[in-house]
Amino acid sequence: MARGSTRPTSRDVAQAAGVSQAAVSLVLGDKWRGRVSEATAERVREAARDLGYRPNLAARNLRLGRTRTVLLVVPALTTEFFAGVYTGAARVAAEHGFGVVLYPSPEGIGPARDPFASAQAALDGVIASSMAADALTAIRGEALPLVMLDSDPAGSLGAATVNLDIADGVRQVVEHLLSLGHRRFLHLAADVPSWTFEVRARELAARLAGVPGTSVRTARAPISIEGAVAATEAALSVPGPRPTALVCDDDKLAAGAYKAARRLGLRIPDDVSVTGVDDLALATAIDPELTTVRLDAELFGERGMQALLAVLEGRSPEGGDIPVHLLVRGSTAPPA
Amino acid sequence: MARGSTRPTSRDVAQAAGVSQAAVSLVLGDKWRGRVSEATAERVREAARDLGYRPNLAARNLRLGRTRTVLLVVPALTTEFFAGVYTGAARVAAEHGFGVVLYPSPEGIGPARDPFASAQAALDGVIASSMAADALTAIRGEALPLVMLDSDPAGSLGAATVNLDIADGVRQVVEHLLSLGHRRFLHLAADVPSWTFEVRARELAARLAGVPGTSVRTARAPISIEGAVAATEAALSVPGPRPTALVCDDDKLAAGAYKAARRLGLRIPDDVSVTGVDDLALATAIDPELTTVRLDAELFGERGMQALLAVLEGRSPEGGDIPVHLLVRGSTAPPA
DNA sequence: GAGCCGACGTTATACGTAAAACCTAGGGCG
DNA sequence: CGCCCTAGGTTTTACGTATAACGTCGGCTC
Repeated sequence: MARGSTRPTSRDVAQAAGVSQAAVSLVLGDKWRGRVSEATAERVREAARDLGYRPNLAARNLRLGRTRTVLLVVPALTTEFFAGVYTGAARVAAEHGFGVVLYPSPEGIGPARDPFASAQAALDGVIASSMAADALTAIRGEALPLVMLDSDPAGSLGAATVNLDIADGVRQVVEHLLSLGHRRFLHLAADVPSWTFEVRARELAARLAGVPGTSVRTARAPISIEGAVAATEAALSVPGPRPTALVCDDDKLAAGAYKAARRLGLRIPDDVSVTGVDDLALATAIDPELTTVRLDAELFGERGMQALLAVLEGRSPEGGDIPVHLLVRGSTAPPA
Repeated sequence: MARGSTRPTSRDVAQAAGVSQAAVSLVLGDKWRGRVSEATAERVREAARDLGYRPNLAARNLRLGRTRTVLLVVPALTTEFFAGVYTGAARVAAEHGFGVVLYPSPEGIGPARDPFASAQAALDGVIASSMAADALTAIRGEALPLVMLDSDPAGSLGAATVNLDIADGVRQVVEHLLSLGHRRFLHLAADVPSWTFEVRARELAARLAGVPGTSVRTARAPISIEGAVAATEAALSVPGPRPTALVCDDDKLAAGAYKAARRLGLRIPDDVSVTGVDDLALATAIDPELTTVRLDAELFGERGMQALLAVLEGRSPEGGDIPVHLLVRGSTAPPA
């Protein structure tokens, strides 16, 4: 307790243990083998414990020129998907002595929309979802080591990318629905500018292009239940033969589609089949349970963090998309 | 570009502008009125812009002894409720030049379960949900300015608290159900050690204690759909007169109750009425839409941050619980 | 017995910033 | 004319840490 109520510093510990500040740093930094005697080391550790010493991170970060902290930039946290990504990333980070700070892309937070103004912390690197579009330009401006999640590998100039194999997910959905006998599709597309949604639209069109007698229309909605209800209701009300299969970019959109179908007096899956993507809790809460593409959010986060660690260590991150798989539930059946 | 590829420092800017480092600090810190001429100031700003200078936050934090960063500790981010809390807190923080770092309480992240190991950043204060129980002891050990969310005002030794008026929410639920004619209640309680859930149980019992002919049973479940299904199915299967009203601590639990009811062949609201708390997106996704107590998550976050700012400035935070209100939807009706 | 080496430390320095203390003209004022 | 004041800076210092560079002393080798 050098003076009053301020936090104890390594110098205070040194004084209490009767050694120099350098010795404290060596002992507590676990670099003392052959430099400090075991007895002295123990005295230092005891003094640190007694004083409740915690190193000043700002000072350490300044000294080392690195923070062992990375920023995870995600879109607004309105589903548990990115919670899973965080969990996976944080787990891998913790194993390597890193911390992860979360930045949910702003929805009217401050004028600057600048992740780095919010997370004042000094950072070693960034993992960013391509869905957090607003934040991306600020991120590039920082010139920090960067890993993009679900981003166009060709378009992400230099930045490493980790992607879900969503194209394969679409393939599984299409094959499932085709094998049930569906031919007229409605694509309920997320109205969000992200590569992953572009892939879904492109892949769906490509898969159906080869199959005679099929057709696909597109409706767009923001990722929210209300938005999906309106878009779906409109799309299902146009004249002509009604689509029998509704392929949604996301479980939330699918939930909206359920409500729209109910309003129109259509039954699921008898009158129309519905599929989603994500496998949120929502997917099994609604009735019938939703056939959806399960994404392993935690693995996604783990791989993202591993890629960033690789970049930080000058290694090149391992490639390979993350597999996804279709869960067939009650919302899909042969058309009437 | 003093040497190579490292980030430019204020000294680099000074050299480029032909002034001293101190002048740069004054100009960029907006403290130059009457100390530096407008022309020089402009030269400095231009040099900073050209070099892409961003101050080193570790150094600034060390120098100032404060970080203008606070930690928001929440339970695992599996609903959008805490996303709203974050948004509100971050908005108020941004208005005061603060940043908010999110720490979702761990679910197997690292051995230490220490929020401060994860958020390596140096912190000025903490806002913590009482639901993030695992993290609380570590937080108290840090002796940082602390605001607790939904925590017992009497039991939070010294720490400021900001609470939702959940007791009033329970009152509204009970009055609504009583007025519909319900007398036999089942309380589906969240199996989470938090003051807010204790209040719900206590208030429910207290409100019914005064009404003759009423009874209430309790079932406990973790906050997840599957857990709620099992608990509800068991509770509704015991012999004797079946409860007609199911009061759930949370919308997710209510969603589980829906599924349990369906499995037992019970219709909502004809055979059993159900209420929740939160008003998640889930509440309007399920059919019928859920009667629930709406919590204003963003306001909750705003008030939490305001309270923390008050503590940091030595003011005493303003009291008063945050009002909540019941949204009556299709899941409640008179008993058969 | 000179030289060297290992064990056990200490002293000194740098990281980049903010700001206190200090310097220097030139002009106004008595 | 001597003095102070103000504008417009500069020099210096401190924040707390990690670590490179430097001592010192006893014992061992040759």
